[in-house]
Amino acid sequence: MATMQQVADRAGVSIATVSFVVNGTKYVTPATTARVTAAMRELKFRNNVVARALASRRTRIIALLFPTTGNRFSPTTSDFFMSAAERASERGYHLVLWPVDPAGDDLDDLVSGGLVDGVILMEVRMDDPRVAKLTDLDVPFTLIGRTRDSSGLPYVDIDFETTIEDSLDHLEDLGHRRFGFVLENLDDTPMAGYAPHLRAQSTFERAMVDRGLEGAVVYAGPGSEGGREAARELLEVAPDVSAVLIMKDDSSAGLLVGLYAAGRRIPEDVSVLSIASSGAAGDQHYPRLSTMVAPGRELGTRAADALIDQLDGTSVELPHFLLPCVLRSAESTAEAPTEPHRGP
Amino acid sequence: MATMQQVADRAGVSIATVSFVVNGTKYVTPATTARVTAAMRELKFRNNVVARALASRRTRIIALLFPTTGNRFSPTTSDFFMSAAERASERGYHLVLWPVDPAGDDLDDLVSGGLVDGVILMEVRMDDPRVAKLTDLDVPFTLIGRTRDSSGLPYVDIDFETTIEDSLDHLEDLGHRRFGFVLENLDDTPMAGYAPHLRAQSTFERAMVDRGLEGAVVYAGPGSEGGREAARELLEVAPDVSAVLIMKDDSSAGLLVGLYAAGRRIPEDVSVLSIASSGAAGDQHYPRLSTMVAPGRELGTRAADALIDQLDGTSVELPHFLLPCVLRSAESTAEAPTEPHRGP
DNA sequence: CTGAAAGCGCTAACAA
DNA sequence: TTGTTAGCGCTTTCAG
Repeated sequence: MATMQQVADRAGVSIATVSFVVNGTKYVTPATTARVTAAMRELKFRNNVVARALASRRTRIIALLFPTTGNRFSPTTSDFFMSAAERASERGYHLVLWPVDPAGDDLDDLVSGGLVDGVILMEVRMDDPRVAKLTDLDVPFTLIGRTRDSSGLPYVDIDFETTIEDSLDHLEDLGHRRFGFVLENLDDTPMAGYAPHLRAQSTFERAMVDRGLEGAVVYAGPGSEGGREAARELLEVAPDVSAVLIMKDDSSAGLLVGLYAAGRRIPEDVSVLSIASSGAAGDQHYPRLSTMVAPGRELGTRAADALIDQLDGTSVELPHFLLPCVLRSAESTAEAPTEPHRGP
Repeated sequence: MATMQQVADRAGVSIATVSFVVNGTKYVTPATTARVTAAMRELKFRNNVVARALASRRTRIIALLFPTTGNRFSPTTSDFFMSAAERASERGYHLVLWPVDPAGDDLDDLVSGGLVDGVILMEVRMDDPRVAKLTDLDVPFTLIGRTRDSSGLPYVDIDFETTIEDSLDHLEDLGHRRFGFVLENLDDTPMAGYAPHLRAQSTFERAMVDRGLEGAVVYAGPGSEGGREAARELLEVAPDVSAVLIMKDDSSAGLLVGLYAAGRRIPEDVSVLSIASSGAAGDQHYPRLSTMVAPGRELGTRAADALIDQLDGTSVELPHFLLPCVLRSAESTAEAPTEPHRGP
C-alpha cells in the first residue's frame, strides 16, 4: 500500500500537493493534477483513513448504535439502517451499525479519538443513559426516538400519539367501542422505559378516557405463545372487546390464533390492528393483518440528514421531526380460503 | 479529553510508561502504576483509538460486511451479527456491521489504513468479487458461506447439502414421493450466483434423480404474492406434488395460501417445509410451519472465532466448518382452530 | 524499571 | 500554484 509520500516522489511534487488533489482542498494545475493522479494509479494509492482521521479529526464515518439486548432486528430497524446508510453514502459518509450495551458503557472506546464523527441513537428509552454519555463525551448525535424531554435534542421519531389516535379513529369509524391493547412489558429488562411502548400506551389510555371508550391493556410474553396467552387474558378482563391493537410483531400470529381459539372470528367479531409494524410482517398472516406501517426508511434518511447537517454545519436548527405510521388495511381478496392452512 | 502526555505529566512519568500501563505491554512498578492509574482517573483519560491504530496498525475492530441490496435482515442474518458481535466482544474486539455494495467497490476505504483488522463476509456468491478484492487488499477475512471453490479459504457455512438430504429423508419417511422446491431467482440481480440457493437447488435436483423421485423447481417473485403465484405454477407443472420445500421466508405465507386456494389441505394433502429459516419465522404461521432452522448463532460465533484466531495467530489451520439446519416440525396442538383467522 | 525519541501517514497553516 | 513543516496521540525500539 503506497503512501502519500511515495506518490509525491513518483509525481515529482510535494506531499502537500498530493494531499490537495486527493482531498480537493486547494486548486492545483490540471497538469500536476494529472501527474499526481497518474502516480496514484500506478502505485495503487489508497488514502489511509486512520492517518487522515488523526490529522484532521474527521473520519466521515458515523455510527448507528444498536443495543445488544439479544433481540433480533425488526423490519423497521432494518429500514432505519439501510436507508440511513444509503443517505450517508450519498452525502459522502459511511454508516456502520455499532452494537453497544443499553447502558452505553462501551461508548467511550467508540467515540474516543474520533473514530466516528457522530452517532445516531435508536431504541431510545425515556431516560436513556446513552444520551448523557454522548453529551459529556461531546460527540454530535441525533436520535431516532425521543427521551422523556427531548426538546433540546435533535431527533426524528414515529409520532406514536398520532398513530394511536389515527388507529382509534379508524376503528371507531368501523363501529368499535371496546378496545384492547397488547404490548410487551419491558420493566425489569435492560430496555425498561422504552419510549415507544410508553408513549403508545399512555396515549391509548388517555384516548379511552377522552373518547369515553373502554380499553384494556395486557402484556404479552415472548413469541407466538405470548400472543396466545395475551388473547386469553384479554378476553378474560374484557370478554366483549371488539378491536385490539397489538404492538409486538412476534406475538401477533399467536394473538390471532388465541382469539380464534376462543371462538372469536376475525374480523367479524374482533378487529386486529398491528401498530408500528411493517407491510411485510402483515403479509405473513393470512388474510393479511391490518397494519399501521412504520415510516422506517423516511426516518432513517431524515436521521442521517439531521446528523450530517450537524456535522457539516449545513443547518443550525434543531431537527424535531415526527411522522405517524400509516394504515395499510387488509383487503379481503376473492380467493380467500375458508379454512386454515397447516404445517406438515 | 486528556492525552497520554498529560497523564504522564500529572503522574510525573514519561509517556512511554503510561503507554506501558495502559496496554500492559511491560512490567511497571506497582507504585508507579498506581500513580499513573490515579492520574488517568483524575484526567478521565481515554485511549485514543485512532492514534493507537496509526501507531500500532491494529484497531481491534472487525467488520461484518453486509451487501447493500435493499434487502431487509433475515432473522438468520441478525443471528450472525448478534452472536458474532458477542463473541468478538468476549475476545476483546469490536464487531461492526458495514454496508458494502455487492461488487465490493467501497471495500478499499474501509480497509485501507487498517481501519479494521479483519472482516467477515456474508451472503457469499459462488464467484464473489469481494473475496478477490479482499485477497489483494491483503486483509484477513473469513466467510460465512462458501464460494464455488473455497478449499483455500477460511469459512463457516450452513451445510445445505445435508440440510436438503435430511429434509428429503424426513419427508420420504412421511411417505412423500413427489416434491416441489420453491426459491428465488436471483439471476439478473446483483446477488446472482448466491451460493445457498444454488447449492440447495442442485442438491435437490441430484437427490431427485438419485432417489428416483419426482421433483419440480419453481421460482417465486417477491412477497406473499410471489408465494401464491409459485403455488399456482407448481401445481400446474406438478399437480400431484405432495411435499414442497420453500427457501424464501417472505413468500411462505403466500405459498400456503396459494396451495390452500387450489384446494390442497396442509398437511393432509401437501406437506410444506421451510428451509434455512428460523423458528420465529415458522411461528408466524398458524399452525406453525415446519422449518429447517438455520444455526445462525452458532455460525456467527464460529466465524468470529475463526477470524480472531487468524488475527491473534491463535490457530493456524484453515477453518472449514459446516453445520446443517435442524428440523423443527410443527406440532399439532389440541386447541388448533378449524377455520382461518382474518385481518380486520 | 523507566525514559528519549523516532516514527505511523496524513493535514493544514504558513511560506515562498 | 506549490512546498515546508509542525503536529495529530500513541507505540515501540533502544538506552540507561
